[in-house]
Amino acid sequence: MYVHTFVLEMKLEQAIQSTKFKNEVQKASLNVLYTAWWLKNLVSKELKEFGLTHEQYNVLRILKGKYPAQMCVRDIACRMIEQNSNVPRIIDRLVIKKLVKRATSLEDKRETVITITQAGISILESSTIAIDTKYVNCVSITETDATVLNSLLEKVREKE
Amino acid sequence: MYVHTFVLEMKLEQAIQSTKFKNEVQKASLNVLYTAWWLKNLVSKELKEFGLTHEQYNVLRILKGKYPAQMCVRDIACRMIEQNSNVPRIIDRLVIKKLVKRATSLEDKRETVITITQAGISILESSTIAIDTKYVNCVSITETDATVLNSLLEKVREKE
DNA sequence: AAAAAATAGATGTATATACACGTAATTAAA
DNA sequence: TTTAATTACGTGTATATACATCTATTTTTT
Repeated sequence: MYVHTFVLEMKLEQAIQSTKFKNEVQKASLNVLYTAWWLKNLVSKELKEFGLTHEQYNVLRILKGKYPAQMCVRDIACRMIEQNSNVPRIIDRLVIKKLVKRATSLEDKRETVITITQAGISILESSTIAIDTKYVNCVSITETDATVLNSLLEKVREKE
Repeated sequence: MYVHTFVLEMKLEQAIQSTKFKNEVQKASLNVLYTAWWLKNLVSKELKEFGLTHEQYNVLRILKGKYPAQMCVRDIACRMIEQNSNVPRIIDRLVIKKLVKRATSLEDKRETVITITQAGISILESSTIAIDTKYVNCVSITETDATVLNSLLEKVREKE
């Protein structure tokens, strides 16, 4: 048991070649950052096959969640994981690839309304299958452990 | 107890305005990405006072770890949390601010050796104090919980 | 020793982040 | 109702990421 824990705990230390952590909280913080990078990388490599970036995929996923309704830029932005994402620019690229359509809102001409196209839906579906498969193969954590992980991550941000 | 858990679990859902997760693993994945963004943001806001970015701070921290020894670019790169960081370019900015010095290695002329300056050490120390204070005030997780969090994050990446 | 392979790192490009600012449209206030 | 404030979002800039390519050097092979 001790050996097992030791092996697991070496992983972050191997990854970033560091053994000196002030405490478990500091280590956890680096661990969250590293795991996020690891996950993003895993997904991005799959998405590359589809010519998509992680952020473009997120925008498509958000649009699909409301489909067939349109969404304005602000609504998409506040659902992004990285809350400072520059959504207009991500949409620029999706428009070029004809995965979404952009139009001025009729009710409020300040708003730009975005619609996912059939091509967008189709690429989203096939890339999602690829990502899900990759997750099953590479992300090794049980549902039970994931539930605990979720509540611990919420604890980290508790004073938000 | 149920209510408490419910309140905590709402947090990610509030943050990214999403309630539909396939399972706890998918939710945990988004939670890791969001928490990483949250942590990075917390630190970056403190570093801004010192004119540093998160990545520039990381390079300084890595250099300080070996000080007074020099480090080559490759050694710094493999210790970065985001393993695709373009270290030469981060160093460019630190050189301009005179926080590090760059020189060609005498033993191997392909290598560039980097040294942290006194100004670099000094800014690193004061910014570290600011970050530590911010952590104490904003990151609310116990050492015990952090230990569990660390082992769960290692589990996520187990098949690495 | 000469040629080939490998390595270190600088540099170019596309995309993204973080944030400031500008402009047009809408809402609120005077 | 005219002005002021707000809002939505496009755009500019600096920095970073992700990755490919180039050059100079060193190592390995033959």
